[in-house]
This record gives sequence, C-alpha cells and structure tokens, in this order.
Amino acid sequence: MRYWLFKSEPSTWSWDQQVAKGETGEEWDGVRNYQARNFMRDMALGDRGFFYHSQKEKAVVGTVEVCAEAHPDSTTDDERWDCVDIRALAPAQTPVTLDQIKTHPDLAEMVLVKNSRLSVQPVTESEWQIICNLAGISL
DNA sequence: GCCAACGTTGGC
DNA sequence: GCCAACGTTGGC
Repeated sequence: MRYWLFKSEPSTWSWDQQVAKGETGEEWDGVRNYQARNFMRDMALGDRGFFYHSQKEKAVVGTVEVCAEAHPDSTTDDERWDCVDIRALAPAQTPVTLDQIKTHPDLAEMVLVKNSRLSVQPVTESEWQIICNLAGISL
C-alpha cells in the first residue's frame, strides 16, 4: 500500500464535506495538473492519504482511503483529466500544522514543504507514521 | 493583499 | 523546441 496527500482549500472542499460523503466517498475532481494527475493514476484501491487544508488552516486534518481508481474527471469533457474517488477514514485528534511539519527534522523533506503548490503528492511510509502519531490517529 | 514559485500557453 | 507572457496557487 502507498500513501498520498490531498490538498484542498476548505472554502472549496473541506474535510467536513468529505466526511459527510461517508463510505461512498467523492471524486477528487478539478485537478488540472499533470504531475498531480499522474500520481492519481498510480493510486490503487485501498491506498491511504492525508487530507490537508491549505490557506488559513495549513494542517493535516484527517486520513482518507482511495475507494475508486483513476477514471475520467466528470467535471470536464477534456480526456486528459482523470481522478480517483476518496472517502474519509479518521479525523486528526490534533491537526498537524504545516509549521510542525516544517520544523520536524524527519518531515522537512516532504513534498508539501519542497513543492508547496502540488495538490496531490506522495508521502513516504515513515512520514505517514510520524504524522499519524502527531495527529493522534492509530495506524 | 502581496508576491514568489511554478505550470501552461502560444508565438516565433 | 525555445522562451516570454500569463495565470494560478498558496504561504506569509
């Protein structure tokens, strides 16, 4: 299993909205960036990911699971854009802030820090474990 | 609200 | 195929 990070502006699509979709989950649509799309094409059913709120909050607020592999993005007719479906798994007991991530010696190399504009990105297993610990999420 | 970083587009 | 111009993102 691999690990990922999904970034969203809470004013556009928030963790609460994701949770409200329940087991069925929801398309992670609207991505118009090739790198991000390619990562979604790489995802497998059951892969896990962090749900990150950008802008004001700047924190990992929960975990999600890939519940449908890459398929055409329903919000466009452009064949170039695929997306996966994700569903909420567990909320962070304590959101893990960007500031924490940047100052943590074992997290400073995260894509989130190195390439802050990429909206879908891979996370290593050790990064996954550290952030789950900080968030109070049991593995 | 500003600006740096980055990705995309289009003219040549 | 290069590169300037432009648009967007996201941290500050």
